[in-house]
Order: sequence, then C-alpha cells, then structure tokens
Amino acid sequence: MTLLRETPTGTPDPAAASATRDVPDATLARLPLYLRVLQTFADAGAATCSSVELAEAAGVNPAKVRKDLSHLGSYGTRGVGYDVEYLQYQIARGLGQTQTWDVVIVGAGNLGSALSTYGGFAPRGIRVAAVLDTDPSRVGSTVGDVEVRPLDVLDAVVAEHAIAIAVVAVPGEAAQEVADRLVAAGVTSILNFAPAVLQVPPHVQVRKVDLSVELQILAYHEQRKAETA
Amino acid sequence: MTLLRETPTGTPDPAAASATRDVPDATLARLPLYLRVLQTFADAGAATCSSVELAEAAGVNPAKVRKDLSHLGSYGTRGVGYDVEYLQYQIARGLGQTQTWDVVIVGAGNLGSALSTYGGFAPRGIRVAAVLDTDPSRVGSTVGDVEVRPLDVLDAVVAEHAIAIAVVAVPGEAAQEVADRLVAAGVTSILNFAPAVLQVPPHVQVRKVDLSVELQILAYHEQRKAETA
DNA sequence: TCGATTTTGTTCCGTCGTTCACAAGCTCGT
DNA sequence: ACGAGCTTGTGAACGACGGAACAAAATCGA
Repeated sequence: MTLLRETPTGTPDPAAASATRDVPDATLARLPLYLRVLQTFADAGAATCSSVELAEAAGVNPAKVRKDLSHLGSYGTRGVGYDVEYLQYQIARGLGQTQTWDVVIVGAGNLGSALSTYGGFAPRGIRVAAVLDTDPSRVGSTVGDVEVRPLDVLDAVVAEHAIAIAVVAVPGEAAQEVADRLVAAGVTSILNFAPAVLQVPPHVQVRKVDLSVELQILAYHEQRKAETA
Repeated sequence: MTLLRETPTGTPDPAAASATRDVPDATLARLPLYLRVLQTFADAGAATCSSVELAEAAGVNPAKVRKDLSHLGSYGTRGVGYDVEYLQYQIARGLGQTQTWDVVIVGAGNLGSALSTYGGFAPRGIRVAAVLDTDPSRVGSTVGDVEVRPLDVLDAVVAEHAIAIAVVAVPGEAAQEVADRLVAAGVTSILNFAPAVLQVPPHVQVRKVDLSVELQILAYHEQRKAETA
C-alpha cells in the first residue's frame, strides 16, 4: 500500500535534524492519543513521565508505547523517562503539526456542521478554512464562525489557502462528483464520510469513516454474545 | 484481545444452519461495504455478480472478497458467481441485521445531533431509540424525530428497549462519567466519539472514533510528500 | 569512583491479515 | 453425454503488528 522502508538500523543519525521518517500507520493512529495524554500530564504539572505511565493512561502496552516513540527518534532518557514537554513537541513535529493545515469541508448538513464546529481540530493544527455546499438554502448561513459558501468557489479557496486536505460530508450520491472537483482543484488528501467508494487518481489519498459501520461491528459482537449456543 | 478460535478445518458443517462464527474484525469492517455495493448491483437489476465485480466496486482485492465471504459460509456458485439477493441476505444475517438494534445516543451537541439524524442507520438495522443530554437547554428540543431527554431516564430507556449499544458524543471531560452510567445501566457496547480513553469492565466493548485523528494522519502523509528531500 | 537501580531502545518470536496460485466444481455448447 | 471455460474456495507464502525479554545507558548514593 504505502511505500515502506526498512528501519534505519544503520548509522544512528545525529538525532534531531529530520529524523522523522517511516512511521507505520498503526503507530500513526496512536500518536495523537499519546499527545492528548501528555497534555493531561503537562496540565498536572509533570515534568517527565515513563512509558509505563503513558501506557496506562492511554490504555495500551508499555512496550508498544516505546516502540511507537522509537519510530520518531530517541527522545527519552534511560533510567529517567521522557521529558513531557519535549516529547509533546517531537510527536507534534512528527505528525506535521508544526504548521497549521487548512482544510475545506464540503457539505454543510448535520455532519458537516458538526465537523465545522468541532473543537478538537484547532489544538491539533487543523483549521477549517471554508465550508462549501451546493444547496442554495444553506449557502450564506454560518456554521461556527465561518460562512457557508457555494461549491463554485472551491478552486479559489483551495488556491488562496494552499489547501491539500478536504473533508467530504455530502450524501453518497454526490460524493464522487465532489471528489472529482476536489481533485481537479488540487486537493491531494480526502477524508470521506459519505457512504461511497471514491475513485481517485493514485496520487490522491483517501481515508474513509463510516459511522454506521462502527455500530454494525458492535452489533455483530452483541449478536455473538446473545447466541452463545 | 478478542477470543479467537481456529478456523474449523475439521468436518464441514451442513452449511446453512447457524454457520456464522469467528469472523475476523478486519473482515467485519468490510462486510457492510460489500452490502452497500451489492445494493447498487441489485438496483441495477443484476441477478448475480462475481468476486471480481464486487472487488472492483468496493476497491479491494478479489481474493480478499472471496476469503471474507468464505468466513460466512459457501454462498457462491463456482463458474457463476454469487446470487446478489441471496448474498445480501447472508451478509446481513452474519452481521446481525436480522434484528433491529436499538441504540441510545448520549450528547445532543452538534455531533450527537448529526448522528441522530444520520440517514444511514435505519437501512442497516440500527434505530436511535433515545437521545439524552444533561444540558437543560437542550432537553426538550427535538433532533430528527426524537425528543432530547435528560440523562436521568437512562436506566428506564435501556430497560424499556433492551438496549445493549450506546453512543457517547459528549465532551471529553464528561465521557468517563457517562460511560460509568451506561455500564451501570446495563449497556455492553459503547461507541465513543469523545476524545478520551474510557475505562470500562472487561465485559463491555468499546470502539473509538476520533475525528481529528483521521485528519492528523492525512496531514502526516501530506507532510511526508512535502518533505521529499 | 563505582555499583545498584531504573527505564529506555531493540531484538526476537508468535499471531493476524493480505495476496498469490491452484484445485474443485458448475454451466454451457456440441 | 462430455469436454471447454469460468469462478469459487482454500492452502501456502509473505509482510506487518503486538508482546515479552534483554541489553544499553543514565542517575543516585556511598
């Protein structure tokens, strides 16, 4: 899938520099979690923390924490642990949070509105630069503190904010067309909430979140419990 | 993690009956996707379809489709393919869609409202039986076609509808307390949208969806592209 | 200065998921 | 009635992930 490289077991790079490379997706999904836990530690006034503490608060295995962090570099001190503030910075850097990423949300329905006003984006270096919709009844209204604009301004918005990431929160029937327009506008990463499989060129990355799938998986396990016999 | 059993390579069960068992989570996550694709095939008037057609429409490998489906049983015909309608029924059965699952949503904020009015649940055997919130200013209002009720009625609601699955869509600070109350009420599966790690008894299953994590992962890959050097 | 203690970083191994490749089996035309 | 041509279902190889165990290294006290 994604291009992978072997862990550089060769010469230990001069640490710092641009050592950020080759983070597995499984690890990547946990780094934001660590970041959140570290913030609670920082709020509590802790200067350092061990992998065991981090693991307990995050609900994972301590060895997994250490291995995850080692993918970013060697930022801990043996016998001591990790400096909370320094590790926060390093994880943020590894995730690309040193810069703020402007994103555009297409679809101002219930889900699009919820995403637009979601408070969890800003602290993580993500800013909703624009919310677009084709429905004239929605255009002009405001969700959160941004105005809903027509989809026609997409090209201009993408160019103005140098947007690379877009969120698709439209009905499944409209998703492919929206995706096509996003790609044409120059977007290279799409987060798709619509129940549809998007066809995009290979240089465009798509991640999919299906709200009902999660519930269906839970329902499956409930059914298993109920069967028993 | 989840209890696993070896694939029953022993005696081939009399097929039909209650052959649904031991479906890996990775497969489980794709079954709803196949179901959606099959519906488009049915709408187009197709009576049968091959694993290759299914795979292309779902954007996965044909072999993966066949292996996924084989976990449910042998419902295809060699040389022909799968009967669309029959396969739809079998997947739905495997997922536990033969019955309707009532769920309760806690939190009537933007996200909770979006979930309550999400049209994708009903066709998949999931019904939002109640939406609860602690905020008095929200209680009494209606989202979609259900009224927002106070969290205090949780026990009664869970008992009345025999609810096993709950959705947590509250701020991170309130998530753990809500989870505790859900567990006390008898809920055994929780879908958590709050940015918090929930501590629950081992018999309770938690799935987590973090909206910002998905965007952060995309941001990481964008950063990788930008670095290049 | 040196050893004891603590905690990281890494190696090794078992397990799970994905993919390839092929045998089993069904349909259709002759 | 029978062989040709598909398509499924599955065994096996491969790669990635998770977890345990261990060696490397830093601090602290004597």
